[in-house]
Amino acid sequence: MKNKAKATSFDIAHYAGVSQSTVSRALRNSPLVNDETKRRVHEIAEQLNYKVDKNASNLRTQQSSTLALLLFEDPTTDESQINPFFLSMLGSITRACAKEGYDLLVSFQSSSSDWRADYEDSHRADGIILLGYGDYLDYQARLQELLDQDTKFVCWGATVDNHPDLTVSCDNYGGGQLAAQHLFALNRTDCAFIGDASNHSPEFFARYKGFKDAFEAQGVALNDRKIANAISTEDSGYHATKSLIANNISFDALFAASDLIAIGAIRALLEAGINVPEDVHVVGFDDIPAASYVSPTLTTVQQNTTLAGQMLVKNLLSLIKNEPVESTLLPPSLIVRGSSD
Amino acid sequence: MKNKAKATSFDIAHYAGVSQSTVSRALRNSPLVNDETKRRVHEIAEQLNYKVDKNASNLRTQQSSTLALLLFEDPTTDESQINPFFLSMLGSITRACAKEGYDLLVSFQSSSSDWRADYEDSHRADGIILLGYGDYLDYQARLQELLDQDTKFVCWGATVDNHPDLTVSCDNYGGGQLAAQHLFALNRTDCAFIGDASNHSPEFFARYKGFKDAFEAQGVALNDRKIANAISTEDSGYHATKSLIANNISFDALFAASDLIAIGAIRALLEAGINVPEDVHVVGFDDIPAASYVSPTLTTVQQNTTLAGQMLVKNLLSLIKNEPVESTLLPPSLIVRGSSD
DNA sequence: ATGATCTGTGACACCGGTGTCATAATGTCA
DNA sequence: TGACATTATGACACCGGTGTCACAGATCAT
Repeated sequence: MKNKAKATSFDIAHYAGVSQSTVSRALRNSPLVNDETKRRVHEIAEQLNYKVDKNASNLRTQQSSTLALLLFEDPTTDESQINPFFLSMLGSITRACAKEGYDLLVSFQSSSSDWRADYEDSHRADGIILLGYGDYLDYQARLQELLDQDTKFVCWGATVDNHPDLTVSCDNYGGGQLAAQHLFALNRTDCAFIGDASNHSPEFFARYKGFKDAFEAQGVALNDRKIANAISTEDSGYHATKSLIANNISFDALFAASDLIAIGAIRALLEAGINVPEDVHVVGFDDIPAASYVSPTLTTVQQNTTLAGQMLVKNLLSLIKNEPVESTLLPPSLIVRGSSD
Repeated sequence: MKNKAKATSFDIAHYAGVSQSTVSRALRNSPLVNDETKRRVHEIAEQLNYKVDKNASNLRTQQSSTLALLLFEDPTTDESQINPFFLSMLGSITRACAKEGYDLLVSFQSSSSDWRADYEDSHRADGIILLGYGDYLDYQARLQELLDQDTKFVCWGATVDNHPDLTVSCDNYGGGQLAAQHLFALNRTDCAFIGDASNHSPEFFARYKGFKDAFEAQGVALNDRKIANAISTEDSGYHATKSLIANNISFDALFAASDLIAIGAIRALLEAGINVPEDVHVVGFDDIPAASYVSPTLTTVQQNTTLAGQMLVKNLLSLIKNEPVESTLLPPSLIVRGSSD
């Protein structure tokens, strides 16, 4: 096997004394080929360390056994700091792809300028998974463009207008309710919310809405003044909370739209001499690994990333095969830890 | 643009009234083509939303503008918990690839059974980046196999026997020294080490060695009994530290081979009523995001993941182009935080 | 005017597989 | 034994680009 040049199916054909067509069929276990011939071909392929040339194969079959993952980040986010939640998703998506026999192309769309969704057009991937919080410059417009071009794609979280079936997401509204019910049961009803209560970021808004509605269902109204905006970074959560404190806004519980925000919030609270959980209960969202490392450990609404990754891949593959796809809403679960105990 | 079928270069040729050859050349800005012709071809390509078919192009040119990233994980690691340090590396590698105009295929090699390095053989990728701590079943043997097959690859951390030029790594030894010098300066000389002081995991061993040697250079000998083995997880660090405590082994400083281990160690210490940093100073390694979230915040030896990713990609590309490649050792830096302050 | 060089283009083979069709060899049944 | 189905295989076009070669027409030097 010292040969520099990679072996082709013609080489195998030569050694096996059959035609190249037969080799191709044999390697794909076509029932048309005699078992003995198959065995011989496989054996020689093994010896030559032969691997099917994916480019040739893909070119002919017009499909690539590859999915592309586009990860959007908040433009303000630091280069090296990627939201751990999405990294966790990336892990589960990778695994789900592998399980289905697909490869995964990963691409970070750090700024709207280098948005690149031509993986399908160029036949590099059979479909695209879009991952990211919130909305981006021309987000909906771009998704619409993908729809127009008949590109196969699924989104995490964000719903495409009139095409909810292209979305897999966590039940953010229900998650907000879980957080509220938990705090209500502990008699913490004077709540602050850090995140984004406008409809700017659909996920964050849904979390807030569920939270608010669940409290109202118990006859408790949330005070709008106790809301501070933040994007999903520790730093942003820290500053948002600090500004609440600076404005002398009091509360005995705090619901953060993400764990990173919650962690930043806790830092701000502790710095201000406010104890967690004694003075303020804190609940986050996501359950990133760090949630169980920080102290106090963080109570949070967990998203099942493993399942999410599987569903994204599964739905995308269905879409590619033109099978009917159903909208998927994953149930979150509350993980109670030190910050509310 | 309602056409279902994707446009090909023949379509453009037809509309532009030139041959397909000329289209191909024009689109790649060949100097052989008249400027006016180029303009017309580009314009039509734009209108038809034409994208070069990568499979055809790759097949012909025998290269893929794609790199593959194989991420190894400790087999014991939980599915969803990927070492944040490697995720950070993944981020920087992705960016470095994008900058060089390469795509990135990501694959997790969770168990040795599905080791898959045929991305180059099958022409899916031009080269491979191997990422992971420690050694794996048949690790060296497998790398040797890649070498034999003349596969282009670079490794993070682990050195391939007789081929250090294929490695990019952090100066783990120097990092260990930094940690030791820091603790020595604070007069903390009764140190424990949590990690792996055997040569099982080369990186961890180098960190330990540098740490030990730096202390010995100051005339301080480390006590071998104050070493506990751990793999790079929070849990493992927690248990290793707990066992030291259970054996009544005392120390006034602790150096952990990774941040996850350090975070687990701090948890064990605090649980045992040992204060950090008052009773025990703790220093980690990596500087994962969580290092600045935990409390006390973690002093650690930082690895520059951005640079690391760039170097891995750069060296691999050089290798692919058969250019000479130099071994790369990246300087770590000490980040002093609350756990040793 | 004549050969030499340059410019822009088209024809065509080729990359390494896959799918279709034709066909030889063998078996089946009336 | 002839008509027909079945099995196993080869020949060949094809996927959509890229690279090589040939060549027409314009430009230039002698």
